Amino acid sequence: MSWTDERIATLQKLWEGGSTASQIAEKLGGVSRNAVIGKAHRLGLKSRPSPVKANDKNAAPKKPATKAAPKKPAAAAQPIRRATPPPSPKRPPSNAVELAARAAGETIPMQPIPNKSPDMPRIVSVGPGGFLRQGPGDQQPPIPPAPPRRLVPAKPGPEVADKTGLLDLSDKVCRWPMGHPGEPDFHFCGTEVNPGFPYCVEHCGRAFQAQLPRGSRRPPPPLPFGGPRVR
DNA sequence: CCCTGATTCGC
DNA sequence: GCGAATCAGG
Repeated sequence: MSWTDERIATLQKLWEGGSTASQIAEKLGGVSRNAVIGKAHRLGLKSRPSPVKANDKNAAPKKPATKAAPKKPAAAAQPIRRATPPPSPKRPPSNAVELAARAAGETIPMQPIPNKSPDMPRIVSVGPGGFLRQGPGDQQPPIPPAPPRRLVPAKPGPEVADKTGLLDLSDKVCRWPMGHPGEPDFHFCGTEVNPGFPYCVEHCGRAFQAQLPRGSRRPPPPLPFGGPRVR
């Protein structure tokens, strides 16, 4: 069997999908497990959680002198014909951290998406509740990879113990956010609601504006992205 | 023993 | 480029 484009594509998909080399070889048929691994290496898509390479914390092997010297009967007396000395970090960067986290079932708390270019000032306005409004140039943020993770409800910290949290919201309390989502003391107003509105009287004043009669309306504000936050 | 991926090296 | 042989860890 030869490596047609189709078979290579299948190999890549299965390999990156987490299938073992044996499974891939069986699915492809006509090739051995070693063939799959060898091809995967040649394609450059190696580096997956390997039982061999798993630990790196041990820098003191028991037998440092005679270590990785694969004995080949025909090449026993042959000198090593290595073009480059041993220190060859040809292993590409791996997603070992993420894989390890996934394998351990670790729960990683959600974090607000950081600004990817902090050195370059960007025009950003902040809406009520603290979310960042997007500018025209921000329409295509790199989609954060969402690895499958087990999500566990976060424990509210003591600083929000007596405040109105997300689960405390109802039709009767003001849903006006206080602080920024993701901050430890983020909560909601919680005051008795202005009947018919989702906010209390005070925050209704911030959320809604009276409709002015025609002709006396103000010209629309020229602020491009919503303007500064008003609190 | 089984499994895994990594690596080497003759072909 | 291919893959069997081999290594090394789980």
